[in-house]
Amino acid sequence: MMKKGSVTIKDIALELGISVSTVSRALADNPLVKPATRQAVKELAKKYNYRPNFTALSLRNNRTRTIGIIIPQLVHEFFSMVIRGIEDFAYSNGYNVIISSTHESYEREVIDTKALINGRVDGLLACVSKSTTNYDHFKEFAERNLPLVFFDCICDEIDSPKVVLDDFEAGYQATQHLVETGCTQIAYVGGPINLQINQDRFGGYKKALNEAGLALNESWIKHCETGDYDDGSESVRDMVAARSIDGLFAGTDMLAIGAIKTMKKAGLQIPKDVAVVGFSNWSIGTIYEPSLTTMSQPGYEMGQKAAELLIQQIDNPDKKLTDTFTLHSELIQRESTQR
Amino acid sequence: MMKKGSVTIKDIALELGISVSTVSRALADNPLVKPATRQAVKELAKKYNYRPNFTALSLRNNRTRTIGIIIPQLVHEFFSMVIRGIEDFAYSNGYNVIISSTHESYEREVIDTKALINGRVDGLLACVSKSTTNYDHFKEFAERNLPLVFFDCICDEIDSPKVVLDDFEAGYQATQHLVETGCTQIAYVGGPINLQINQDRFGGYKKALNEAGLALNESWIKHCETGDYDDGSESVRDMVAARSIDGLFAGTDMLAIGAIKTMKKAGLQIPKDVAVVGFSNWSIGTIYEPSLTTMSQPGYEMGQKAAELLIQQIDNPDKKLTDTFTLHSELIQRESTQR
DNA sequence: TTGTAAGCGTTATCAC
DNA sequence: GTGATAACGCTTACAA
Repeated sequence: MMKKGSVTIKDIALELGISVSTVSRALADNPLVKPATRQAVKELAKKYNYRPNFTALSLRNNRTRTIGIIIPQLVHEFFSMVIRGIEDFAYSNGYNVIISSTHESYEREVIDTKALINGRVDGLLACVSKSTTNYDHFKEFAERNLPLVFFDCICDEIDSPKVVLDDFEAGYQATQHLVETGCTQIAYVGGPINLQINQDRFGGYKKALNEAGLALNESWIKHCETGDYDDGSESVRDMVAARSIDGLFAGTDMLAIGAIKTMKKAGLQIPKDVAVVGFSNWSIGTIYEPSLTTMSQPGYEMGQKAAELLIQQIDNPDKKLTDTFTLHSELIQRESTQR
Repeated sequence: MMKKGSVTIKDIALELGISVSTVSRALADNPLVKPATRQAVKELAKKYNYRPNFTALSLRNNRTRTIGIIIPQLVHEFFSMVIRGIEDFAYSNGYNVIISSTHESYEREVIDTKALINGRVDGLLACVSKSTTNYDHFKEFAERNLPLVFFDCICDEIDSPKVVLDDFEAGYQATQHLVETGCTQIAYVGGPINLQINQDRFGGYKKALNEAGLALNESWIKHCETGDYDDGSESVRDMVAARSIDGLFAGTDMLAIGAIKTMKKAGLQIPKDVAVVGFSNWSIGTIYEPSLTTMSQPGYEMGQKAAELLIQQIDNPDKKLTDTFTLHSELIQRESTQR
């Protein structure tokens, strides 16, 4: 009885001896349809577990009610919160979500973006990867008048809404906290400096040092390639050997923990000898010993806001948005700066 | 010139004064098309950055070349490796991937599964959530002859291929390692016991104790709700207070680390007083002090295999597969059992 | 109250 | 070589 694939309105129409349009109308609760007909249709639809074909609907309506997410990593507490924020907002507005993880690869980002350019999604939320320097794929997206919103790692060359964290302010706060803790020789270890977010965190660091009248020492500044644990433990080797620093602002929690490990191994005590502030508030920071002072990153809010801006644009294509929304970070004090 | 949305073959046909069929053929490199025509079409297509409409193609071909993934969590090193394995296999076979993260919620799993039942994907890879006990949504999927493959947390009630880890063997190995280390009072702390994987790990534990002639002590056995850090630190409180155990097999690395934290706080030394084996080989296990002995989980291979089985079924719907593929875990020795 | 037909973008099957 | 035309599943004027 039931076809191999799934049931269509045609099947229902056929079985009931009526036309597909009537079936369609009945299912849409169109009041024109005779109650008896409607009921018959609905019963059969239920019996066969009818579900409207997604692809046909998309083609018909010229919209997929799906938004795409281009994101560099999945196993990442911040990004994961962003995704949850996006999903929650999207679902409650009737949108689905396709996630493409680029694994920080430019090539993958290009492939994934182009795969979404052909009517698969109604709009795109993107966080550019560490290795991206050419933005043509995003430009092509935007040129088709497909709504596009950047979050966190943005692309300045494109005129679309952006949601960012005030990384400058956060870097400033983190460093100032070290100053207040009594540090005078404060090092900086951060992620790839080609990324705006890292330039900003570093900028905040410099401003705080400057304001405190502390000198900037080039040998205490490391821009790492990845922001990972290994980079962190490597980055501070020289400073540790020289016993030269008493404070460290790390651009990620993993850098911070890598650095702490190296320092502990060298016999330094944290926070007594060196106070450390990380960035992102990863859960490992509460587990590690000492627990890690860090800057919060409101990922959920960022995701929600980005989704909101995107869906606004999808629903209202003429009113072009180009604003940048800025979220703020907060200091979370734990043992690594508790003197 | 260019339409607001994106360019279609109709636009190209119109501009060139030829028919859509010719354009379609030219783009498909059909040898019947006159070279000059083909070139003209291709040039215009390139100029306008033509991309075939995904939705139209899907409807036409009755296939989306997309596979869905239902997975309980994203921020999870094992699942993340599974996803990478799936993605790599899928991409290299011309498939795209839609990921739905259920956040271990049954409701979300039902919604997400049903959202993929309507022709959106050609098949589904699923790992059932901790809270799922009713499998009707998956059954509905299977009843439509949509290919379905389970991985890791499987559903036995459905007759479809499955890819699993030999959790029993792994639990056995982990416990046996503790025995070999010299432990005689070995506790078990694991995740939700309604999940088959946890029953198996626990089963392996019991077998190893049994073989070693060690007694099973009920007060040393804890089935936690989540498998998280907090559960871990809570679970061992009594045993620690009683100073009763000298070995611990934890069903997840986070449980292990939570437990270690509690024990360290109570003045116990790891591994001297209590040796600990975790499960899953999360990266935190290399960073934590002491570094954690654990069981590997070949997530990438699992993802690849699951994707392979699924795509095999999609490409060959008649040959129904129902086998279960079993992967194996390996012991990774680190400090937490080094005596 | 219901049916017919057009159309969303594409390709395959016929004609010519 | 190329052009109509039908079809994928659905909705919606328009007709009846």
